[in-house]
Amino acid sequence: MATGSSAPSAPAPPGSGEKSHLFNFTGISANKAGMGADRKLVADFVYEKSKNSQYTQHQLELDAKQQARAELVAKELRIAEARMSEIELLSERRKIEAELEALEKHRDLSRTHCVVDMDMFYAAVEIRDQPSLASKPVAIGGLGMISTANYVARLYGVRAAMPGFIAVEMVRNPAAIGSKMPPDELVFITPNFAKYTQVAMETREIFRQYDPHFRAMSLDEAYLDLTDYLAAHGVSAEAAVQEMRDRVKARTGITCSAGIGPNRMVAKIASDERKPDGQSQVLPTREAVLEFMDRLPVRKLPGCGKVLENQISIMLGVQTCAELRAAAARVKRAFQGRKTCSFLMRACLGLSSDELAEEGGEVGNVARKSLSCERTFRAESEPAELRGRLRDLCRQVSEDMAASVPPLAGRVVALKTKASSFEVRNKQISLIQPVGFSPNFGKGGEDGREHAEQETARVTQELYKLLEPVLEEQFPCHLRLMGVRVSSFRDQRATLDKGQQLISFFQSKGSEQQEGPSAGAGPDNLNTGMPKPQIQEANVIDLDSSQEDQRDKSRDPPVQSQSLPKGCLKRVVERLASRRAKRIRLSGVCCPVCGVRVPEDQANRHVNAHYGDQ
DNA sequence: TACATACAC
DNA sequence: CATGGTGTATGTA
Repeated sequence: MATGSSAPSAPAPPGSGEKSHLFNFTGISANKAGMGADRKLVADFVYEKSKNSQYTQHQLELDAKQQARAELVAKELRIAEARMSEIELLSERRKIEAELEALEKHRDLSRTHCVVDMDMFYAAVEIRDQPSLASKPVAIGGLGMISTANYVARLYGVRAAMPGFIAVEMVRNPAAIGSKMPPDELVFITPNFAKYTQVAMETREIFRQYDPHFRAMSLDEAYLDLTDYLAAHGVSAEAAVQEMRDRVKARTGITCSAGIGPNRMVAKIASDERKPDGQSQVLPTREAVLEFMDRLPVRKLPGCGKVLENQISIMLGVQTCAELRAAAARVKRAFQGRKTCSFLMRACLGLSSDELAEEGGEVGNVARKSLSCERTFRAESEPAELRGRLRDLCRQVSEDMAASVPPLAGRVVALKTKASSFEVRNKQISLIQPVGFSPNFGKGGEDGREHAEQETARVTQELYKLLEPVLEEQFPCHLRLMGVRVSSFRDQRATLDKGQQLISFFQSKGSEQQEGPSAGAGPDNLNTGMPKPQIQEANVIDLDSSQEDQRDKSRDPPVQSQSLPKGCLKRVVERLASRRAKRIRLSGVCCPVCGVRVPEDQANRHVNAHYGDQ
């Protein structure tokens, strides 16, 4: 109700113990089921333990910036509103009503979607294989970061995405966070992704029987469209999902939770209602959906993170979806022109996007748009050391590009750095011709391993040559992380429409429901370095990107730059930058058949490969 | 295009 | 001793 009241006090400076936690320290949206610890005490505890770290200092700065921005917009909003006449306000209100009405027309209640989420997945697998752990507080991860915590650990306030060294202290001193648990030692388990992947495959085998086009969002989460299955088998969604969950449990020994709803967004939110080991359905009526949405804190909307939540709170004084809907006019004014505006309007009505599952197909069928590798290490400033790490990253990226299907070649390469101060920088370079592998790499027998190794080494070297100067630019520096990324893949256009995204993924059709008991929520925020899905749709034709350069390719003058002096390369970049984009010509020749660049000495062999020259 | 942000898992 | 890694979308210049 409160209008954008003058925002809460500014972020407490580091050091003030009590009002300490800024909104990001409470990114915890609500007390989890059976958490047994007081959320505020946990936030204060975490803050207290880390307030002097570089990480926290950096976070405080970011938060202050974000907070100031939100408050500024809030103020402008108030001014604008004060200036509006009754007439204007009324007419605006009518306009909004009409817009909501229009959105309502797109509501689709004809389908039944389901989201399945494995309970504390990684921890569950480990405990299954080592039952003696069941009664102990367990965390998957390490002192740096926790991926998943079992429910015992949660009673101590331990959560996914929490730094491990702090979790250790909470378990040793439960009283500090209001937990009645006895002091104990947190058990850490190093993640075993191969094992989790194996279990995930077993669950997917089951999911597939209910929806051959289901979509796996991660190892522990899947989206299914049950519409066809239910029609074919004449069973209720509730029964089908219960059966499916029973089968998952029987097969893997691990429980899961599920949400059922008329669209993916609603199903997703519902899946959180009765975990662990429970399911919840939002019935397919407009009334049920609205009733379900209305009591939801906006933070529960997939796509609404802590920043947007805070903006909505500061600028609109809104906490729940019901309030959001009631404040539609102000939402529009606050986020006008941004995607966020339509996203929020639709979301608070329980509207989402759907189908699409067919197109994306199963599991890893969505073409990736970038590939990267980054590593955190003990802050380092020695150039030689940093160069060595950069080379390792280039090698890893090269290998991953080679292992992709089809093998990748991209026109943009980037270097990411994070200073010991946690300041992050990204520098990218656009190339005329993609760096990477020919689409035929690895095919047609022969050459085999030796050739593969050679090619991988070549790509590694090229990436390094491009990025080493970029790193050089930052010296002197004190870095704690470096990352290498390649994007703008050769055949991106062929698969562009397959891209998925979180918001668009949830925007579009209708919904509804009924339901509702809320239980506890408990995001099992898994994940630490998920294995990258290496499955990519074989992208059809090679709509190669570098049309413009095609001309100089067939005859191709072997461009020499095999090894430009650093400064030289940099200058070239700057020169080319004047016009459109910075593009650098790489060494090697361009294959007249596939357009990919290959080393001169391999040109013949490469081209022959296109003609079945095994 | 380049870069920073936000978000999800 | 001391806050991860991979990927996508979006906003702004």
